[in-house]
Amino acid sequence: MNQKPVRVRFAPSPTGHLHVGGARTALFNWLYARNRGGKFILRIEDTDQARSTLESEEMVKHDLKWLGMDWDEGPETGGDFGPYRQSERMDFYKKHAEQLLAEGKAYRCFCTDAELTAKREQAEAENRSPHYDGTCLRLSEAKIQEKLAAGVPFTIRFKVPEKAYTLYDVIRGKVHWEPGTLGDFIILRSDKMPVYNFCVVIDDHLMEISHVVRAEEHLPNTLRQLMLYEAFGWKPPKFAHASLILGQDRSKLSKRHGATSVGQFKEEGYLPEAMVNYLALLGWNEGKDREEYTVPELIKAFSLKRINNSPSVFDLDKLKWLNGIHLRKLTGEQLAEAAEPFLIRAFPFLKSRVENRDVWVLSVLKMIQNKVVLLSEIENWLQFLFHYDLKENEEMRVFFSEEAHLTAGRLLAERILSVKNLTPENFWEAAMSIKEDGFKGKALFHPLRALLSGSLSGPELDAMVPVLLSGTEIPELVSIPERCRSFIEVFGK
RNA sequence: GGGGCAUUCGUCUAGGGGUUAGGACGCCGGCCUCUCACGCCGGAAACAGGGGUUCAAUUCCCCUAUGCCCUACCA
Repeated sequence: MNQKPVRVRFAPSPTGHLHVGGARTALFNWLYARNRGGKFILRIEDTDQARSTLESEEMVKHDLKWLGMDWDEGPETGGDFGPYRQSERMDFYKKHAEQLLAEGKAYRCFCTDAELTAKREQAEAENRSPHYDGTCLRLSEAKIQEKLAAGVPFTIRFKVPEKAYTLYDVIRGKVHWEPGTLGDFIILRSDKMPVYNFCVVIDDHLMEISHVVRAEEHLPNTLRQLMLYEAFGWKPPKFAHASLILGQDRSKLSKRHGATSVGQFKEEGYLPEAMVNYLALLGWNEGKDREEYTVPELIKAFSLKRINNSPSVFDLDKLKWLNGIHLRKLTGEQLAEAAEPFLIRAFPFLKSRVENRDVWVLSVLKMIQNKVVLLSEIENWLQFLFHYDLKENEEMRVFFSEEAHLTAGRLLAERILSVKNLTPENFWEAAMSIKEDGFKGKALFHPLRALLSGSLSGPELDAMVPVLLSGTEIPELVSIPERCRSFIEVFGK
């Protein structure tokens, strides 16, 4: 069988940031294109002039790139089927609307907004379907010419055929509609701007889109589109409707559910590879007990048929878990790159060291790599390196109020201070010497940890000591001797 | 109101006429351990309800319930 080349598209309306729902739709399309060696096309659906902005388009593109998706055709990128912004394709829509008008498959409607609203409300009050009543379909040619001459604004309505339609959706199987489920709908607004359900058909056909992969909210719209394809005598693409992403309350995910834009997740320190992994798993699975995927692994494993058809709740806990998984897999260099903006924001004085991938910075990151879940947590984990204030520290006050802890702390501070040039070797020698005073195990290590970091929890001492000792050329770093002196000052006698 | 889609642990899901209904997140317990994590081991936890069909339904069909989406001169 001669397979048509796979051409899929992501068609966002540029009215804000890229939403996780949109990101997942884009991802499914992109993964499919890459899996099948097809083309991924970015098309901007900006026919809603009131809400669309170029800034939004840029944000969407930026977020797509951050997630690692690239497109083969699109605005700026170009391609053989452009332009790729609907606002630049008006001639196509106008021409095709006129064609339908000429063929008697559409008609002018002179009804005003107010009239339509009144009709709809009355229909609803009488428990009838609020479909357009066809008033203007019955207008005589003379009447039409009269209104045209008088300059009465009009829309163009599609005359819906009285027949049943069946869609064979790749994901949901057979979807059937009986005649009469739809009223004549508008394809061209009175300001001559086309409407979504119309442009999407024209564009998908002209751009030779092979598969329309989108969210379930468009499933009912597909009926209109099927009618339009038929009216033009075009073969429709294959459709695949993935179900919606829901919030914790099981309604469609939106801003009121908290962070929902891709940009917010980036800000909070999520990794793009974790986002992609999580999003792919939300509504798709390979049919294996497997959760962890890299992007190439996803491309290899992906198929439309294994997208499932029931809605899924966005689970932040699982996303976080995956973020930790991907974070721990990073090499030192990769971790430094991902952490860079977070590190610089928290500790501006480290800027050049971070940018130059300084060995000390790398060792600091290595020290906390398996403790961090979100990059934004790095700040808290490293705070202790540059701050050491026992006076204000309730936790330390309580800890050292215990006699044994206090004694150990004092001894440790004194022994460590007595060493001239501290190295990891003589540091440990000095610290361990208090074993002779009867301290060992927890009784030794807890006071030591408290003395060194000013906290009862943190990185392993084995990792912390070399970091504290090797960073001495950084003025902001509180050195071990300074820590010991402060300790004696506060808890000394 | 009409139409469409959906319903397996709290959540993401596997499975699909005969299974101890599997995995993952989260939760609980344990191990490791100087702490917190990581890692490892173990535990509690699900087929919405009712009718059919069948020797046998969680799985197929119908109904009900529930949820979501669409029903715009939004996309």
